[in-house]
Amino acid sequence: MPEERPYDYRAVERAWQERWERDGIYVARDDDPRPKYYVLEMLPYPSGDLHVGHAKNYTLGDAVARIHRMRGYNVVHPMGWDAFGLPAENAAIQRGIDPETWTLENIRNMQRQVRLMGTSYDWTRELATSLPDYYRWNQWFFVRMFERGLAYKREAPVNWCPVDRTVLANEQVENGKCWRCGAAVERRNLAQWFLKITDYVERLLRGLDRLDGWPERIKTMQRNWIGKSEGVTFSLDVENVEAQIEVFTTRIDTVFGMTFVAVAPEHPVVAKILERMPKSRKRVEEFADSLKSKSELERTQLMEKTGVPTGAYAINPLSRERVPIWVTNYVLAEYGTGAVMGVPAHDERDFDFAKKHALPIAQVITTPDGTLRAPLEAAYVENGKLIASGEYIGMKSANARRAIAARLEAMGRGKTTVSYRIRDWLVSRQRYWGTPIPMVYCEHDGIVPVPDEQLPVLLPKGVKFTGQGSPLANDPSFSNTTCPRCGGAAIRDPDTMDTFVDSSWYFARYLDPKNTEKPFDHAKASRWMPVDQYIGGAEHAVLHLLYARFWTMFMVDSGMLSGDDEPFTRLFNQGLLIYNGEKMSKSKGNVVGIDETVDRFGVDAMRLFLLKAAPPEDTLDWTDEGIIGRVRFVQRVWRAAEPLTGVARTVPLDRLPELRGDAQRELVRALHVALDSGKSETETRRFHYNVTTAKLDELVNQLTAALREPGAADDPAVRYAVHALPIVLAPFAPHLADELWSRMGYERSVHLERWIDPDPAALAVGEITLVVQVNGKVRARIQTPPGIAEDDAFALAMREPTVLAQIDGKQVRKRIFVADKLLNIVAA
RNA sequence: CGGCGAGUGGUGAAAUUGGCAACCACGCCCGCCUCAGAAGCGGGUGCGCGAAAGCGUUUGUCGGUUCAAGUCCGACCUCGCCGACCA
Repeated sequence: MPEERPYDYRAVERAWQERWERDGIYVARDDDPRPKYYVLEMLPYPSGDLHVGHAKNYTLGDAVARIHRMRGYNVVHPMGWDAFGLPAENAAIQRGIDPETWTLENIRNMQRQVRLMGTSYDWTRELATSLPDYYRWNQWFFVRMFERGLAYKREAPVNWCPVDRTVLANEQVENGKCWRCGAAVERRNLAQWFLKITDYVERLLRGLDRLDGWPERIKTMQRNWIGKSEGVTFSLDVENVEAQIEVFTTRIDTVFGMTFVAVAPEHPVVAKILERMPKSRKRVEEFADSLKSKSELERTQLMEKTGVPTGAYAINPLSRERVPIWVTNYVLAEYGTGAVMGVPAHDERDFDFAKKHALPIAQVITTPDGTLRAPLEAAYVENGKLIASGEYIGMKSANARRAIAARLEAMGRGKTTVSYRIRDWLVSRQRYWGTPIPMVYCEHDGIVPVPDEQLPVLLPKGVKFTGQGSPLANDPSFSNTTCPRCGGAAIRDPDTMDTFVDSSWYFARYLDPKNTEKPFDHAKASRWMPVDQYIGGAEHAVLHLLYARFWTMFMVDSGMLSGDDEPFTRLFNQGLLIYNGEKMSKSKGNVVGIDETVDRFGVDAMRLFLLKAAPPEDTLDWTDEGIIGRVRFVQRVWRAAEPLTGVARTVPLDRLPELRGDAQRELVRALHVALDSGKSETETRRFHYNVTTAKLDELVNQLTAALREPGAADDPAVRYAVHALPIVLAPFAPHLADELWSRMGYERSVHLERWIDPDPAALAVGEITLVVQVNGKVRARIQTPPGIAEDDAFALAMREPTVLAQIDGKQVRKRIFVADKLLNIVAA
């Protein structure tokens, strides 16, 4: 028995991390002729400490990066920090810590922890978005967008979060609540900066059709968010009032069923009506005021549909009927035209509203068979056949839509239009810890961008955080400046940019992170872009992933970048990591830290567990028991392979070894099965390394069994398997792999070796198990060499007692033979 | 309310095109080794009947297609995620 030398993961793992860093083996070169592969995990916010939930994400990305490197790609795998944001500023308000200090300390700690996980990042490309080196280019981009009319300032009703004390983009309001703190969002009219993402809607939609490597779910969410709908906009005259109301509808075929018109309280026509209808003024204004005091959440989610009549009537241009105009709470001023035709019979909302206010319900669509007739129990919203619709009676909905649209157009009253739900991206934030908006306001010249040579506009240091008002607006040394155009007194924009600006182009900055002349060099970025594999959670489906697509289109349009205007060719959504039934997070207090986990079990064991426990897209339950199995695996590999490291190299890897018997064949086969699994899980982009690690278990089980045989150390198959073991382990247990490899006498890291291509000869099996079924049920298994003929198989099957017992007294009606798999005998 | 996804042993899970359900691991049981075992090695483990051979049965429920269904089709149930007054 050889002396027990347990594997000291603590010492080994640390030593290899230091050596990889010293040798720079993960540094990607721009001039490397091999095909490029850009793999990226969404950049983290430096919140303080990493936990094993982060490790799940980075371990997968790292395995993908490592296996691609070994399969002959020039891999770039960078890491950085999404360093601006509210938590830093809240720490400043609550604990008096400077946001920059807080952030940089967190980054330092997390850098250490990311290295501790043995990840193969190219640290020469590291960036932090809160550094002036980075955010000056946010400002530069902003000015470029301003020049092209894509950044503009306007007063508009915006979402205001009273807790975070800032405005929010529409994308950052979830169910009427702030995406970050959950507070009910309020409506305010404020002058704010917007980026004109709506100019790109059609491209953002069309681009999705090409993104075959994206989950369908994410694409659907983006399509729904963009919310394209095609319909008709037409105008109605208002009786006795010098005004028209424009309404947008996707169901112009139901226009004869209009029994009222509903408008938002903010709609301009309301004021005009009230001039002529003074009796309604009190009622309408009280109603509007009652809505104003409500948050957006209450107004849209919790309140039932209600409204008041304005006293005015609109004329249906087709039926010439007069219908009352109501001010309601359920029509949104910001969508469509802020007014809708009320068709209770064929729209659920209108139906509810009509029921509540006793408005007539006029059915104009029936089922294709014509059986559906009033009174309706509920709105009939399907397409169907028109009734009670003048000359259009009997038409199908789709045809009627075309005919009525054409008629309205001929009357000069309407046209087909396309409406989108997406709004321009509101980027101003009334907070300190972000990129200052590089604009100044001059009495003489108005809004003036800061010239490029004066960028960056630096965040002032030593600012006081009171939690009241914008820190930049309160700081005269920041606010007061001179106009770049006339030299007169001017004030700076007091706001900072949404931090989603930072993450909208960082993937391009990684490709030229030290550039001081421009955001990045055209050739360098174009060489590596787009990202081949992007990895991250699904929570950014309509935030970061939409903004980054928009930004990339802008970069391509402005000539900064060549090639695809989609930044991420493939997107992989990692599943959550759950602990004690909840998502692991600091705020929930259910965090399993990286430091303690690595210390207790070792990095390789942790990585192997995170990969093995479930497919990467699945939710993973963290348990301490599961990882014990991987600790055992690491030790088992060590005990099996380490004693043979001195002799393993005597059997080369560039061809199969001589195989003396079935046991040898099975061992070599297990190795090639594992190689094959790693290859195919990577090529199919399933990344189900949980399967590949199971094959590694089988390989090591085979090896352990082989080593029990006398003379195993001299067996070429055993030596070959041990020699190849570090290669197949490398992407998953990189430290263990390199330690074994170096003990075999190699100077160069195993991570610079080529993955061995699985050999069909090694994968072939000596004997197959032919399943014999009678009437679809397994009755026997026959061991036979592959390629057995049907008749021979049948003859063998008819010698099996268990088969004969089933056929006894019956006639064989049919035989189904699947070569090398199965013989099904149908008997009756 | 709508969209999408998922339901397989005690647990995490596996299963090219429909072709042996449950690889691998955790847990549990038995044995070996041991002063000792939260170490290591070996064996067993879906459920039911049986000493065994074997027989029956099993992928949320019900039905269908097929020689053959976890996989395809239809209806339903449950859970999860996401979106929800968008005209």
